[in-house]
Amino acid sequence: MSDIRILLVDDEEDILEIVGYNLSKEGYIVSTATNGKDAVKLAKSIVPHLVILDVMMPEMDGIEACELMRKMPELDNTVITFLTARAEDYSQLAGFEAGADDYISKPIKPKVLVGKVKSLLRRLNKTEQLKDVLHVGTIEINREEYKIIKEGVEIVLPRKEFELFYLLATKPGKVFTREEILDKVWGNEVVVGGRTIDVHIRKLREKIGDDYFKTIKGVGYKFEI
Amino acid sequence: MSDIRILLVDDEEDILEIVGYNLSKEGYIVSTATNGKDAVKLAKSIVPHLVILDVMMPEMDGIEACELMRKMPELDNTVITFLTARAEDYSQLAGFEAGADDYISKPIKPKVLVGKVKSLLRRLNKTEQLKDVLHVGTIEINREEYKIIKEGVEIVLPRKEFELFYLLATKPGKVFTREEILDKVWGNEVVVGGRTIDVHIRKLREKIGDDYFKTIKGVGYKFEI
DNA sequence: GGTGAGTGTTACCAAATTGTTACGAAGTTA
DNA sequence: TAACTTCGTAACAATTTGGTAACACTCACC
Repeated sequence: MSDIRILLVDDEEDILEIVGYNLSKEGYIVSTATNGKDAVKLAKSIVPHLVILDVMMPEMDGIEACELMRKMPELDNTVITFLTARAEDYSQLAGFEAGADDYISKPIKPKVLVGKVKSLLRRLNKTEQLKDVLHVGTIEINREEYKIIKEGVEIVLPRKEFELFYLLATKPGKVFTREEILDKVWGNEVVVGGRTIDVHIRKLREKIGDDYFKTIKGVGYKFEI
Repeated sequence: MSDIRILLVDDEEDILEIVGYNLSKEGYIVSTATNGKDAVKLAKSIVPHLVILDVMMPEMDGIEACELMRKMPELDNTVITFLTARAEDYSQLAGFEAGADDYISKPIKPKVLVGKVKSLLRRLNKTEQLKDVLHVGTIEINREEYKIIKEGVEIVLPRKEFELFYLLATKPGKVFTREEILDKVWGNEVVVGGRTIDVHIRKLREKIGDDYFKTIKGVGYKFEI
């Protein structure tokens, strides 16, 4: 995962700590500020993906901070959400007016918050979903970026390995004969030794996991989830 | 305000009425439908800026309607948002899968809804205005002035370097092949030596930072935040 | 339990690809 | 024109990759 930055702003240290802890645990990079003024400064330098902003704060309140941030062009792609005391609060309205994208109501339940954050970030990333990525089980294969992500971990593969993996993964379960593999990955005119495919399969097993690649003796290989 | 069209879809007349009223009051042009089928048809003809879609409906549910609309090229710039019964509902997930941009949870509070709608539309307008400034992470790329600003520090790049950087930065993560790069930066008829691209990449790495530019051997280069 | 075809593994090397540096021609600016 | 830049190139260094040889292993079958 390309690291996602979250700016958390609240004047209560307790809240910063507990919310910050829960978000960090999820792998997000969390920065904190205790007032709007600092928050705006910090936002400018770190350009967070998400800002969680308390409404009531000393120095500069959340509403004003939000308005300022919305004027910063570098934060065009940043989602801003408020923390409001009650769901029915007027601050919600003012928040939307100021350019907020959402609100989270106190009291904060960590699990709900994390869920909400994920949901908001999903929205942010949605525009990137139009790429040619292939999902098989917990593995994401991104041809455009020439990388695969397995359970959140990025794995880079050299060209031949990638092509071989890609071929097998396009049809999980299907057995590809050695002939087919040579044809698709190496090109049918190229002549390579008898152990070449095996060696590449081995490298994939090493990098991605033994269990995914099954040998069908006398026939070929297949990829299984 | 250039008239903004909103398509409101729900099988409950009450909701159509109250929400429709509140949106109209704000100056939006509101059309309504009571099932997914009609909604899709209507969307095709009026091309709304925003669609508010109930999940549960007769004839065709919101998810399916959303999927269909997402396939319509004329609705590329349309924001689709769902109405879901509970904030934590599963339908949220299905909704995002189907291509929704957001969700609004019931029960609906008119003022909150209006705020949310404004927020969504603000986002729409922002992406539509094409600027000469591109933001990727903490880097601002100013095409007009042939310079970039990284964490507040201005870096001027010569033309070729800038063009190369700009190309890579327009799609962070995407691997550009040497061919593509030559084509886009040098023009496909120009013939340059084999090390030219590497040398330029090196200069970029020197000026902007090593880590941003990744080599995929045998494939090409990519820019990563 | 021996046998052999088909695979697995390892270490190693050659080729392919990219990185780096310095330099000069061409273009720009003062 | 002098003083800089920019840009491509050559030449060489460094790195990575893909492929192979050589040998170990497996498993069905006799």
